[in-house]
Parts: sequence; C-alpha cells; structure tokens
Amino acid sequence: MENERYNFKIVEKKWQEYWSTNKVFKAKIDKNKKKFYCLEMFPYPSGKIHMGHVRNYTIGDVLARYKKMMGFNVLHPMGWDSFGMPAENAARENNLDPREWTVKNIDIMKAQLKNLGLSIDWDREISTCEKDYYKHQQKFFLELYDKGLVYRKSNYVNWDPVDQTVLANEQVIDGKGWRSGAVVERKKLNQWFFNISKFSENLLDGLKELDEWPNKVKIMQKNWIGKSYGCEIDFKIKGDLPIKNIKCFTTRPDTLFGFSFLAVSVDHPLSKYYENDKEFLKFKEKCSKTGTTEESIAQAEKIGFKTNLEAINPFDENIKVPVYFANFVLMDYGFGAVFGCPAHDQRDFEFAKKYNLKILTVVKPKEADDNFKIKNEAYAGEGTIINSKFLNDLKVPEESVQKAIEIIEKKKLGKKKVNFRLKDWGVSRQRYWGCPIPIAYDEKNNIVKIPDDQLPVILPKNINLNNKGNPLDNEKDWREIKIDGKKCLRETDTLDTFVCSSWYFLRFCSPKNSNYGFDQKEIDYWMPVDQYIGGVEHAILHLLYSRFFMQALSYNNKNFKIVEPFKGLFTQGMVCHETYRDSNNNWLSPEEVISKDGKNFYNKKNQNEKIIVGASESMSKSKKNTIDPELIIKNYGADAVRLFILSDSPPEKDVQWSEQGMQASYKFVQKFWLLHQKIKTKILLKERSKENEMQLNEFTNITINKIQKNLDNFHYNVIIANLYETYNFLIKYLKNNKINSETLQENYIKILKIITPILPHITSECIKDLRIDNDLKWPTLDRKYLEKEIINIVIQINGKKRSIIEANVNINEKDIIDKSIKDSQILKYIEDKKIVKTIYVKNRLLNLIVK
RNA sequence: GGGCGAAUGGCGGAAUUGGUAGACGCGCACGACUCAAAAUCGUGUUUCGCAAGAAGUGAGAGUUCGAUUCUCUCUUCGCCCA
Repeated sequence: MENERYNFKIVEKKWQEYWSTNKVFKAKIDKNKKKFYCLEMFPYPSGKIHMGHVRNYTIGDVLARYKKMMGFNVLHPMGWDSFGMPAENAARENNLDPREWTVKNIDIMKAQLKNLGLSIDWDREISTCEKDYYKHQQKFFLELYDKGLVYRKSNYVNWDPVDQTVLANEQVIDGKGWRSGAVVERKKLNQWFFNISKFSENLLDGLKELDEWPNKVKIMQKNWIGKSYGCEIDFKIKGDLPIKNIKCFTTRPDTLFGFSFLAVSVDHPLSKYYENDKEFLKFKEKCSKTGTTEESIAQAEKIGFKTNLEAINPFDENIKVPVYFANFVLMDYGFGAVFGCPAHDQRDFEFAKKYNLKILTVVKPKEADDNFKIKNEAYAGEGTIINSKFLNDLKVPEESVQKAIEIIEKKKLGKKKVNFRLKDWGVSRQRYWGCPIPIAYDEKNNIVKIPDDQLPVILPKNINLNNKGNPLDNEKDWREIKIDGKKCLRETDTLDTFVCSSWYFLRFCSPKNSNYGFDQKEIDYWMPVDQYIGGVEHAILHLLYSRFFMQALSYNNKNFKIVEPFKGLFTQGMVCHETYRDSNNNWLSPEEVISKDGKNFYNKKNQNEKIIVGASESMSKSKKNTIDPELIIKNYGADAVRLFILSDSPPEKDVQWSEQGMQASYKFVQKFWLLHQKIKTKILLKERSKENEMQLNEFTNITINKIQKNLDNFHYNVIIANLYETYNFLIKYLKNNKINSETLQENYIKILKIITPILPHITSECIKDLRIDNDLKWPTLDRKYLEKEIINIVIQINGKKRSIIEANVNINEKDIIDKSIKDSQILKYIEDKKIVKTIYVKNRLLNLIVK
C-alpha cells in the first residue's frame, strides 16, 4: 500500500508503550560502560506543560538518545519541583489542599511529557513535596547545622505588608510586591540562613574549571559573587560620645582626599546612642520604607541624619568631616559604614548636594587639565589623581588604589581587604507549602534540633489557608511537641524551594534510597551531571545554590568528592509568539484572532474589529500569546512537534512559534512515510544494479559525519536542514537511478538510525517495517567514502571567484595552474596580463594574482 | 551608567582553523493535476541588468592574495547588573 497515510496517533502510542513496558531507558550502574548523565531542569507542576518545556525536553531527549546510541550508559531522569507558592495560592482560591492540586497537575503533566516520546527512566521519578524526598532535605539541613553552615539571625527583609510575607529580592518590582502591589517595607525578622558566603572564594574559583559552561553564565555568577579589592580604614572619631573609631570598607581609598562626610547605617552599633532621640527614630522609620535591594537603594532619594560627631581624615588629621546616618548604607555590606567622596561616587554626590557638603575633585579624566572640577555628576572613570598631595599623578585605578592601600597599611590606619558582594542565603519562607525546617524552640526560646527518631517533620493536613501570614502559625496542635520530655514549639517557617532543587540531581542517582539523600556508590558512578539543560533565567540563583550545596556537603566530609554538580551547561532560548490586542487594549490569544493574508488580523468574534499586532515576545499567560502543546501534539504528533521546535532557530536562541512552520514539519513527517514506502518497495524488488552505488554510499557517510558533528555541537537546527537535504537526495536518487536493493537497504537503515534521536517514533516504525531489529546503535562512519576522487576546485582571479574546475583529489599546484589557464572562463582574465603570484589551498581553491 | 552578546534575501536561519556567501525551511511567483479550490508534484526566487556583467553579510576604516569570520571606530537591538 504505497499511498497509505502515516497515522501518528497509532504509531506514536505503540512505541511509547513499547519503550515503557520494555523499560528501554532504564538506567543501571554498569562499570564496563562510560556513563552519561543528561538532565533537564525539572518542571514546576503548574497544571500543563508549556512550549518552553517542549523545547527544553526535546533538546535533552535528542542528546540522551544520541549518547545512548553512541554506547554510553545514559541516565535521563525526570521529576517535579513541587513545593511553592502557586500551589498554596491555587489551593486557597479553589478551597483545595495544595497537595491535591499538585498531585493532580503532576498526573496531567506526566502524561503530556510521555506523549512527547521522551527517553526518560520514569522509575526514577521524584517529587520534592513528598516526604520521601523532603525528609532527606531535613537531614541535610541538620547536617549543615552541625557543620556550622546554617544559622539563625535577625535580619532585614523585604516585607509585604498586605500578603504578610517576606519577599525575595527578585519578587520586589519597582519597590512593590509582585503580587499585592503594596509598597515593600524593610522589617527585621528572625531568619534561617545558609552560609553561602563562606564559599565565595571557592565558588568563584570553581568557575574557572567549568569549560563546558556558557561564558555569559560564568560572568553573571562572577559579578554576582562580586569580589572586590580594597581596604578597611579605621576612622578616628571626635565628639561627645564614648565612641573613638568607626571602621569602613572601601574600594576607593585613593580618593580619601575627596572625603567630605562619613555615613553609617541606621543599624550601626552607633545607633544605640540615639535610641531615645525622637528625631532619629523618625528618621529610622523613614529609612524602613526603602527596600533592601541595591536597585531600590540606588533609586531612592538619599536621606541622612546628622550626628554631632566628626570623623578625621587619616591622610590629613586637620580635616574633619561630619558623620551622618544615611539610608543608602547597609549594615550587611562591609562594616555598615562608608566614607563619602561626592566627587567620585554618584550616591555620595546626590547626598552631598542635598546636605550642602563639600565636593572635592581628586580624579581627573585623562583628557582634562589639572583645574578639572566636578559639576553635575560624579566622575567614577579612569584618569589621574589630583589635589591629593602624595597621591598626585597616580593613574586611576591601576596605580592609585594599590598605592593608597600601601600608605594606609604603613601608617597603621587600616589594612588591605577583599570583600564579596555575595550575601548569605536566607532560606526562611513564611509559607505552608514548603519543606518544614526541622527545628523547634524550647520555653526559653533556645534552638532545639528535631531528633532523628522524630523525623521527618511532616506538614499538617487540612489547614486553614485563609488567614493572613503563615498558615502554620495557627496550627497549635502541630506546633506543640515534646523533645526529651521538654515542651517545645516547632519552627513554622518552611524552606525556600530553591533548597529542594539544590540537590535533586543527587537524588535521581538513587531515588529510592531510604536512609539518606543519596547512595554514595551511585553518585560516585553517575555524578556529575554531564549535560544540564535549562533556561538562562536560572543562571545565578539555582545554578549557584546547587554549586553551594555540593560545597556544603563536601565540607568536612572526605567521602563526598563532587565539587561541581554540572560539568556541562546548556541554556536554551525561549519560545516566542506575536502578541495581539483588541481595540480596548485587552490581550487576545492566537485562537481568538483570525487573518486571511498573514498581515492584517481581526477579532474572530467580531470580524470587523482590527487587531493590533504587537512584537513577538516570550510566551506568557499574562499576554495570552501561548500555544498549548497538548493541542499541537494532538493535531500533528510528537515527532512533528519535536521537528518543528528544533528546526527554526539554534537552540540557544529564542525561537518564533509559527503555525506554518509547524504544518511544514507535519507535512515532512507524512512525506517521509511516503518515501519510506517507495524505498521499501525498491528494497523488496531485489535489484542488482551496481550503477551509482558509490554516490549513495558517499552521501550516507557524508551525512552521518555532518549530523554527528552537529549533534556534538548542539547545532540541532542544522540537523533538521541535513534531514531535509537527505530527503531531497533520496527522492531524486530513487527517481534517477537503477538501484541495488542491498546497498539501498544498508544505507537507508543507517540514515533512519541517525535521525532516530529527533524523530524516534516514525524511525522506529520504519525500521520495524523493514523487519530489522533496532539495536539502537549509531552507525559507524566509513571514512573512505568521505574522500572523493574527483573534486571541485575554485579558481579565483585577484581573490574573486571566476571559475570552478574539476580535478583529481590532491592535485599539485603546478598541475592545477596548468589546468586553470586553459579554462575558458579564466582565459579572458589572463589574456594580455601577467600572473605575478599564485596561492593554492590544497583541494579547495587556487587564487591567481594578475597584473 | 557598567558587563556580555547579536546584526547575513520578503522572513527564520546556513557557512571547518580566514578560502565557492545565501545550505535548509517558510513565504512568494509560474506551471502540472482539477469543472474549481484545497492538498500534492515540478520550476524559479539576494539586488541591479534583456544580457554579458556588476554590487552585496548594520555603517566606516584596517590587516590579508582573499574577511560574514580577525582588529579599531560608530549605529541599532537584546540580555544581565545597576
């Protein structure tokens, strides 16, 4: 039946069931094989998979299948990042249990992922909200606590007064809570912290080893860790308080002669002398309205509170400047005090303008003269030191900073110091739906660890989510426990969900191990992850936290040898779609819009209403420019979707969703099936012609070589082009040649195999249809077919292409010159001219320089 | 403001270490099939030019026999940090 249509619905389901029941992708330790751990970021079970998942998991699946065919022992697991706010919010809105909502979503999404035909070992599935998972996390917490890497302290947080919760910095947008829209306040709260800053140096150093990571991610992490060289300076203080010194950290000691005020945080120890000062308390209250992010501080108006103290310039004791409390100084950076140099720091400049402080210029740009003066803004660039006595004429910054530090050290005014921007990781969340922190407090409010036999701490069920703040605070029965006979109250904060994702890749190695988070034997074999694939949005947080977690586990533990969790990292681009708005500026989804010409769009409900077409943006629910993968898979099949999602753009870049492109991919799958029928018919004819056999052998091997290289380099979009080329070649080959059935079959099987990673269902079906066992082995490349005997050589005149000549491979320069000057195309360029020089690139081109 | 990256036909994008620019796909045009349309198949498709030919990878310079690729300056856009 040569014209039978390809029924993806039946075929795809059949193969998915085959892979599942035969456990084709089950991973087991095999020391005789090289392992390959392929991991994509696990999804949050929000309800349905989105196109971003389809892209992420298709890229990973192509790689996993390819590596398996190459003979690697592949670990390719999947799980669920299932704690987090959306479940809690959805549960509150729908009067459900968050777990119910989550489990239901996992079921749906798991089925959807299975429909994509992913080569996942589903026996290793994990879900972070199940106690089988989080009980180990609680043990890790206590392990880190014992190592001194976890501590509790009172610290300022972004507080959302409406939602009654702490917000992470990235949840504060323009100083407002991302959900409530309320102006975020600074509030002091007792919080649990992971001591990530202890490993700042290690985390920075480790980046150097990660040569399979994108440079931009490494640079982002480097900037985030923010190592800065500078010095601490002990400023002498004069005034009527029993305070003699204030320590500052600075990266610009070279601008000390521009010093015109000293600013300290309102939380600086100095503040205790002002606790009864009403004006100061008012000021402090005002400061609490400023957020804690660097950005909100930079944007906020700079305000200060003048003390009666004066600070003495260590370089010239005759110079005394006022001391202020200021809102732009944070207690947890440096020592909570900075020296103000308005001429060369924009914040200081704004502050000085407001309070009429001196602005002393001490650095001039290269091109300026010695009379250079700061006018409307601070100058923080390179240049030369001026007006600074013994520092004058030093180059900024390469000479000046170092020299200034030397002098400060010599005069015993302070010392060289390295400072990091990276702050400790606050892991407390005032939320129900997270991993409970395995801690309690006794009646004196001392910290008590939950003993091993009382672990895991399980979340209570049937809680009331409708109270403001943390629902666990109201769970009296759950909170009150006895430890060693003593009455205690449980910690009600739960862990940030980033903690769950900081070690899940370890869990996948031994997901059922019940007494500890992982089995040492298993992680020794499988870790590190050879290729991690995910969105670049996790470049800093998730990827840094995971690296920290490995540092923390290996701290004081010689058995734990993994330092870097992810050997290779690939960050894929987003899936984009045009946005549509109706005449009232409301977003419309692609299904609500209709177009006849592809240029003008109209409202489907009211076809006279013209639609405003906006830029193509990353698919998001809020802009309604999403395409539901479920529907697309249903209409076109998994192979066609995989084909499209890889075809249009390089995987690291954004891709435009295109219905036409999707249809083209679908048509290709159909056309490929017809081609298969034709080839099968030819194979069954058992023809014996030897004509043009070489051409087919050559093509197949060249294609294997190309696809292999493109797979190794993540050029998946080019593989799709190679695939279309292959189709075009085979169609023409069948039409124009007498066929040797045996050669055809041999080559065709190889071709089917190399496209298996991309189109696993149809290729499996085709191989089966030829009654051949699919051994899932990548075909070996026969290099002898890569070297042609007759090749084309480009002939250039003065560097411009003028002709192409056929020649024997490895022809020498003299022979090709002789050949080319007889070429009719070339003749007209060299008549009555002289060849002054020739350049021959072997087997490629000949350049004749004529005059 | 700082850091990183990008710019190639009507569109998405190809192009080993500098060596035939525009692979492949979409779109478009024409043709075949059809009463007609869709689907399918075939041919063409960087620009200018009837052609021979010339120009051409954001703009301008430089290095080179030869530059999409390397260097410098500029413009625009994207991402991250502020």
